Amino acid sequence: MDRRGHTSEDLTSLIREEILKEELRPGSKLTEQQLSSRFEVSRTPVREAIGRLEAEGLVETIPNRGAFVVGLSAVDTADLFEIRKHYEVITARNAAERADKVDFERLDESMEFMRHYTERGDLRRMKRINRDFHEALYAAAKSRLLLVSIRRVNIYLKLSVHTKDYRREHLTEILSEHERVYRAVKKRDPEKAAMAMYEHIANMSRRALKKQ
Amino acid sequence: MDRRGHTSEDLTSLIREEILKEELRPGSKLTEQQLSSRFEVSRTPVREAIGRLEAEGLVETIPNRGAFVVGLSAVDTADLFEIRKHYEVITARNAAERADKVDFERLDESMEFMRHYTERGDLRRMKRINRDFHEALYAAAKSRLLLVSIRRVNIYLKLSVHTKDYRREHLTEILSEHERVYRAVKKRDPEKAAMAMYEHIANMSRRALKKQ
DNA sequence: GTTTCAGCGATTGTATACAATTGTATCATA
DNA sequence: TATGATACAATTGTATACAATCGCTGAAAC
Repeated sequence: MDRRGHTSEDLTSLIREEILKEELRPGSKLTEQQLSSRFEVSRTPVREAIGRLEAEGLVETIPNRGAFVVGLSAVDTADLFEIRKHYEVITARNAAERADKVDFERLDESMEFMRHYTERGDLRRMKRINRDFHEALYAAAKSRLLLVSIRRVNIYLKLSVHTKDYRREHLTEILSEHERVYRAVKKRDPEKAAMAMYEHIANMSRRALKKQ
Repeated sequence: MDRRGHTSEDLTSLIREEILKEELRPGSKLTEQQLSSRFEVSRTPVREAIGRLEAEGLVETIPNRGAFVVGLSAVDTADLFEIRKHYEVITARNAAERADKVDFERLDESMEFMRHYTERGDLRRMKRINRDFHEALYAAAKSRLLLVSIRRVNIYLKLSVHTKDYRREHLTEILSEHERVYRAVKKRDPEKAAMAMYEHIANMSRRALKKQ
């Protein structure tokens, strides 16, 4: 294999993915030696990977006992949705205040693609563009710490809930909600942007929960 | 010295504190060997500490180059206040929904002390009781993930900004705000609790900024 | 039969040794 | 003198060795 100094980083991604896919079940123990022999590396990068995952909140370590895959209760998941909602709202508000030329270009582009894919009913690409749009907002908000937190929450949600939040019949609805956020940011109206985002996220939750 | 297995954890706190107090300036490089000799430990726990701080967003590492202090900008601090406000609001809402008998007893006790110290004008003890009250709310909210985040934010704020947020002339005001939150939680009125907390935090900011 | 505690195995935590990478300084050459 | 290549020093990344800790087992005492 061709590992050039990135072992630790790669390992983090690998283990994270296994946790997200529930191949490593919540509650199960992460033994350093097991992982190191499985991935054919020493314990050192394994420890670093586990450390990162712990900071991300995907695993929990008990001193001198080991690391355990963290499981989320229903309450935890509900909290996460709530937390993310507020993160997104703050982000939208800050984006409206702080977006610069580059951010606007990125947002413009995202919206262009989104309109296009909505028209074509391309669900898969819409999902990706949706992420791009929100990422563009995060960037525009220029809140470094918020970014770290929101990324973590998104990881948690990806881990805990398997939503079919995108349905074809909702595409135009979603588009128009995004448009509203977009226009508010563009007009540099922080409160309007915050409000629009609040409603968008609330609607997303409603749509996700509609029929499971 | 008496270091029993907690070296890495302690190191993280020590370095974090130095960064937040700007004893380690933003942009400066964190050399592993320097830190390890300064704290008289090996490079291993130093690396783990740096890894954690990187995950927190306080340092940034460039592969094969090293770790650099990022620190908190003015914008970061403003964001932290905003983030904390929302954390406290969510906490209050959840506390109103989820508090059990033990939580109520703890809240009752906090409020009792608070009334007492307000009457006596004991600033120092009020500050401590204030923390207790909020901690009791965190516990009542039963949001594990929120707790982790809010603790971190509080540490950041405590170490990075030096506010004189408590003045004697504000004590009764603060007390009555707390009473409102308390009563809403006690009545299990989540929205009222959230609202009361929102105003309380907003007022705290206003008071803190009043005359610096 | 139950309880307690000592010893052992397994695992984590830390230190050190080694490999790989990067940046710099030196020297040769155009 | 400027430029580029190469050797070297410094530093990070990884592996391994050693120490400390925890939980379990099993035997002895009651």
